[in-house]
Amino acid sequence: MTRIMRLSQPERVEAMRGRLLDATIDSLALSGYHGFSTNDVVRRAGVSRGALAHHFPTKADLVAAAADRLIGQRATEFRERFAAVPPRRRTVAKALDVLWTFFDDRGFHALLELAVAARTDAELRPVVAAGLRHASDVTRQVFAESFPALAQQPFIAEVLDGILALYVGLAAESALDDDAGHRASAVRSVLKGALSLGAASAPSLP
Amino acid sequence: MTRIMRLSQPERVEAMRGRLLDATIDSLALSGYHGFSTNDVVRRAGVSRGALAHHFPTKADLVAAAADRLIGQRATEFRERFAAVPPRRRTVAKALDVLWTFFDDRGFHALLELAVAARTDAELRPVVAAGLRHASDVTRQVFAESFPALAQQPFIAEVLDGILALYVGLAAESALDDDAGHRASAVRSVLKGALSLGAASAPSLP
DNA sequence: ATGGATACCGGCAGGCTTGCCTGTCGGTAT
DNA sequence: ATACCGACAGGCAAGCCTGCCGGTATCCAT
Repeated sequence: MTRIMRLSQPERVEAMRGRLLDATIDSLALSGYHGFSTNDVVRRAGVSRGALAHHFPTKADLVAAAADRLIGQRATEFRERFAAVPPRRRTVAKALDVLWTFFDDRGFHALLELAVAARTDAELRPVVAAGLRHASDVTRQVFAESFPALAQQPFIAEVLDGILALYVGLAAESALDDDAGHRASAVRSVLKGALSLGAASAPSLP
Repeated sequence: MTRIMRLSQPERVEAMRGRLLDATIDSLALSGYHGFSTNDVVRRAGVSRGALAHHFPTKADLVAAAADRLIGQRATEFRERFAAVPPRRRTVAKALDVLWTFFDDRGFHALLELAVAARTDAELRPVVAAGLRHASDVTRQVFAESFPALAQQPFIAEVLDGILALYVGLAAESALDDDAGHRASAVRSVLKGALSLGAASAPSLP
């Protein structure tokens, strides 16, 4: 009875959960948390309401799972993209550019919606808070591997957290207006110059 | 028929609009844009649905007006709080502390909700975008008045925009988690130290 | 003082959302 | 081979939200 059904049951389950979660992320990025509905998710995923209810009984379960998936995906993709940079070209400026690519895509927009919604959603808050901590940790680790000489500088953790927060703010602005996007570009450009200078002179400081 | 009614009609209108708009801002800050409803607004303001419909026919009108009011209020309050600092104490560190008070209150939370919602709401986007530009302009002006010597430094506009964006990111994080709040405090502390040093040495640079 | 406009009230209808419930199909274990 | 179990489909009901409408009170102008 297996014509084209070469997928085992656990494979089908994982595929279904993936479609549902991806549809959730797309819907979040496109429509925002407001304007987000489970109906839109099932429409986008091309499945029935029953399928969604089976895997994610409540809406909170769905968004929490989507946040988890998103955080996990981005952490691994973060390491991969940094590892893909040839060691020759691993400068601070290049690192900032690679980092910025994570604040300019659909995934970040979905995560921003979830983060803002989490402030007033007790069920979502711990998930996003853990994701934030994860982002901070992963960034520190990757930086330490890419720039071992600079990683011993004082306050490096605070500087990295600050860059992440700055990029969050700039990306949120850029999503609104082209003009805001231009200003954000100018800020990143100046930051790049300042940090490159700082990194070059820092090792000579006690 | 007028026991305590000493208010003229335009005054009553303004009072009603103010109650409605303040209730909107409170509701936004407390419940988020998701979970925000006109019913909650009229309940909170203690008026009827008809009154709301009379002054703000549609929900979009209401939130746009609330955003405008919020932006205007904060701009004047920003100037006031800076003017209230005795000239003796107008240091960069103090300025950063005063600035931060604007990212730690109910008004910012409401504005953040509106800003994120504006990304996917064509009617709200231009209002918030204009507010952002306004914030950038006002900050630059106040800074130029408070620190005329530093205002001639190169890239000062970009640095100020960057500080605003950084604070947006830090405030968004802090709203989620105490731990995130602690990290944000550490970042602000390091920034304060770095900028104080930079400001002290900057005038000697060409 | 009177007419007209304006502010305000409270209920109604339509649409959408979420969660649940039953029914059916296919896979899996014994 | 059979009996069970999980995956999935689709419809239903309750609740809420938004926008609109007729009705009433209050204020300003003539």
